[in-house]
Amino acid sequence: MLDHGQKKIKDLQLEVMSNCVNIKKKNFKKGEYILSFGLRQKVIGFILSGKADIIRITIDGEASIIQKLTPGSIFNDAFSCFSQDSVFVISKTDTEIFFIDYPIIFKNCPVKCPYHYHLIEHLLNLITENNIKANEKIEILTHNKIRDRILAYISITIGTSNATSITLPYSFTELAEYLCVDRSSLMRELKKMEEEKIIKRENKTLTLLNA
Amino acid sequence: MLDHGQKKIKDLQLEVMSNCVNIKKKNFKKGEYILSFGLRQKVIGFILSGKADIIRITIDGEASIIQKLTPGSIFNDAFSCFSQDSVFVISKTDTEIFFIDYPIIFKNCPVKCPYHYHLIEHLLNLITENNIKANEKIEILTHNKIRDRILAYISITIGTSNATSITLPYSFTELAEYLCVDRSSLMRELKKMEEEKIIKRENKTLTLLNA
DNA sequence: ATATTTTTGTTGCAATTGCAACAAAAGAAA
DNA sequence: TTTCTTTTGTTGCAATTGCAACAAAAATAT
Repeated sequence: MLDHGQKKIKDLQLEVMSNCVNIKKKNFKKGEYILSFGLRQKVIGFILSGKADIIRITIDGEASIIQKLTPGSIFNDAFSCFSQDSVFVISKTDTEIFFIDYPIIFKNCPVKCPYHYHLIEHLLNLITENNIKANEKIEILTHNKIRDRILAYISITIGTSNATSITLPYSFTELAEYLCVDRSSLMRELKKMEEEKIIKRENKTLTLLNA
Repeated sequence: MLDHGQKKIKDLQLEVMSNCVNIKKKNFKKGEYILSFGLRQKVIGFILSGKADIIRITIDGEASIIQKLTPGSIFNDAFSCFSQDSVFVISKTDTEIFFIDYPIIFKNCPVKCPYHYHLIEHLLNLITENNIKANEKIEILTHNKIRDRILAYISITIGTSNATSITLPYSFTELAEYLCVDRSSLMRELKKMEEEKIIKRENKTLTLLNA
């Protein structure tokens, strides 16, 4: 996996670039409303520190987390497709965010700063990473049986490594949400799969048997 | 929707740029194998003319189309997440494709050609477009009921316009594939929805009633 | 015009899942 | 420790869906 953590952000010298790219830094307090989508604003948000969630609120008032944002994450209107629902960004902790004017990035850099191309490369990497995550989720959701979704989830998490087990970074409740299935049905299926000796379960570790 | 058709491709003057970016043009005949994913090759493919499909072949030998590529489309390893399956690009017609070396794009342009930034901007637009499409699909697949998937599909297709009906660009068989549901179940649900006066169906046109 | 392929339409039945409801266990807060 | 909250575990039942199998209609090819 690519790493775009806090260190690289400093490398970008975003602040230094503010004379060639339109960058604004804003601070938000916990629970504050950051942005709403759907207007196709030509702005990219860039989390410098803190945590935020992209959440969707359906017409019947239910909220679901689309993506969790941590330092290094970016967000933009690529999520605005959630047509009839509303998509917002809400800070979960105190948060520092850069807003970068999208179209200006590609203008020839007037001061020929060495960071300009780095910024672009970095943005492209982040977007590509988002893309990969989106395709992973699609891969999981194209399966309509819970068992298949679990297996897809495991093998995606394992990835190219030759491990045979994964450890959930969150609760089964949250796994159910990610897989878009009912939690109790997920537990039932996990139990079945263990009985059929397809997987082994210890705490939050799932091991693929006879793989 | 953004438009990145044949005209813009010429604007890019990709051929002119081959002295600053590593571009190779290749021709493929109908049915030919173009590329396989999973190697995280740092290459972007760019369809100049013709049609191709990104297809996935599951371990049990079934093939499914991930994305249809037309002139202006790009493809890269963002699809390589399909971990245990194989992903290929196959030409459906005679096809001209540019392969652009990914990392080199971001190096400072040695000849300061005016097209370099245009290329980057264009690529970013295309990737963003892919991203939007992916999120649309996720939005549909997060619903587990066929009815909800149909309604999500309709409202996404309608988008921001204030139309109340859509016309399918393909068969119901293909719609079922896109929605990841059984075709006969889709037909059954459409019939139900018509009986309950939620939609109206005429040929391939679906109209949302009392919306 | 005729033959062939693809799409549409329909249905019974079995399998899978979501839902509701509850209790136990684990973790966090007071 | 004690209390409160979240997570895990379980089950019956109803609803939804996939599957299989078939016939009619439409589209395409010969």
